[in-house]
Amino acid sequence: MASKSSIEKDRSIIRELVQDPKQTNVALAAKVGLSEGSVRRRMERLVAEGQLQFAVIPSAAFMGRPVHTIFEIQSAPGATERLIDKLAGMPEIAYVYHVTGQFDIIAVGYFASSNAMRTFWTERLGHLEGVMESRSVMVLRVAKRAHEWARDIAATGDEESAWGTGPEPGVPGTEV
Amino acid sequence: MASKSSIEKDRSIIRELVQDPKQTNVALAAKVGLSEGSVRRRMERLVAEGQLQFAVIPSAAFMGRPVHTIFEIQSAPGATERLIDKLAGMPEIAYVYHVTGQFDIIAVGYFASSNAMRTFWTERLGHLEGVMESRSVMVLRVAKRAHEWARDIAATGDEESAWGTGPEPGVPGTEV
DNA sequence: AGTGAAAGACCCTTGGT
DNA sequence: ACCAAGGGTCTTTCACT
Repeated sequence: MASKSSIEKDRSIIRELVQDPKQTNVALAAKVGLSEGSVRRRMERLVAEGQLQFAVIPSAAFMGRPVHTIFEIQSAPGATERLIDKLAGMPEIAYVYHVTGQFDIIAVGYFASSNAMRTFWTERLGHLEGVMESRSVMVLRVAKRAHEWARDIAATGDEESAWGTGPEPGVPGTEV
Repeated sequence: MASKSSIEKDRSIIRELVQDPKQTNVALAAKVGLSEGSVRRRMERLVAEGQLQFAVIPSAAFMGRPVHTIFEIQSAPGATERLIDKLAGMPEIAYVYHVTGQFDIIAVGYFASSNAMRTFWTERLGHLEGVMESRSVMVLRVAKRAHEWARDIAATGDEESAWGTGPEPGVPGTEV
């Protein structure tokens, strides 16, 4: 195989790291075929650029917030950005998406109890400036999360043809 | 202050780790007031139990998947579980939520192009057994993510009162 | 059970060349 | 890229509560 491009080196570092975030730089360097110093400098750059983040994911239930809810929100025209930033600043809210469609915002929250969720929804979310309508749905189960998905990327990442790097990818042949 | 309960020791370890996932065990031990050995034993247990996960979060765009879409899916009665598991097995899909309400499933996906998204939606998702109706919304911006939210937990975690009145969950169960 | 403490081997990180 | 020094990890062991 021809030597990897710089971005492909970065990506293989990320792919290996996703498989085992706690592995040492030397182990990583051996796997991707670079020196330890190169790997370290690339990692530092990727983290600085925000392409890569190290994180610890706690169980929300273990941290005392077992109630998991998704809110769909219609915002008043012109109020969406400020509303999104307000939601993002709330410690009950884990995700805030700005989306197209009937609703403008989808937000995901964790609460200590269903009563705490109700209080948040009726007394805090409902009173935020710019909220026109909101719906809540309870999350019953989470079957997959982003950091688990990252391992899929690692597994399928080398077969670029399956995904297409370009604008016109072929039909993905992945089967369950 | 009285000595912490065992679960509070676990939680303070998690809170510190969330602030800096790459800190050393000795630094962590100093912060939470335990020995290095204790901290490591607790961390190993928490990871084994699934209460804590170390992860690397790559930028989806950097990995070649800049198109971010949320699907809402109505499933045929009795087909939901199998459908969720199928979706969770697909490498395009990062999140799968089983939820209450009009739609049964909310899934989040990343794609190499809007055309790849269209192909997935019309040719793969639409043909899955049990899918009755589906909507897609494009994600324009993500203002907050779960691992960023985890830092809120760390900041507010000690003041339980700030979170309201819910019954303090004793044993958080084994599910992740 | 769980913790603190200590010693030693090993390896990694770090900073300098 | 190489190297050396300092430091962290991990294991084992033991006494303590």
